[in-house]
Amino acid sequence: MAYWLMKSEPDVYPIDHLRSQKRKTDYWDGIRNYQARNFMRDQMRKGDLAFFYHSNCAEPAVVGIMEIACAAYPDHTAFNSNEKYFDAKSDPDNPRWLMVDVRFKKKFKNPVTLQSIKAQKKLGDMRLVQRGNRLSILPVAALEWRHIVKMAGES
DNA sequence: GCCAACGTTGGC
DNA sequence: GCCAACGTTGGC
Repeated sequence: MAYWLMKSEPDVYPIDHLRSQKRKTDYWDGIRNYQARNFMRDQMRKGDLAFFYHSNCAEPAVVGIMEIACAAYPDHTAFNSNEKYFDAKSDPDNPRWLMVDVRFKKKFKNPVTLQSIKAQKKLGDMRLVQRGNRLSILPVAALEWRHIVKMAGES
């Protein structure tokens, strides 16, 4: 089983929105970056766990945990010109973009801020705090996962 | 709002 | 295939 970090802007889709969904499950659309897509396509599996990360906001932070609810499948929002992430080049017969379903697991009482992550020397190797950290889906090492869960006080 | 660090596009 | 121009991300 693998661990991930997935970014979402709280102004667009906060963790509470995922929790409020039917069966606390929703599709994770709008990934329009090949590297992130390849992570989903090649490495992400049903049952993997992912941090829900609030990005591009006043206090960027890991705010909770979700579970990957199914393997990657075509992102249908790419086919709809009314959608924000419409991509005319994604052919329904040969979809360019993929998405997965995610299920809410837990919201941290104490979010683990980017600031506090940066302050942890042990987490200095995390992709989140290194260059090339703009990917909206990042792999997380098991040690890093446990460290952050502990920082959240969730053991 | 600024800007660094990318990724993508398209002319050549 | 190169690379300049442009667009996006996301912390600050």
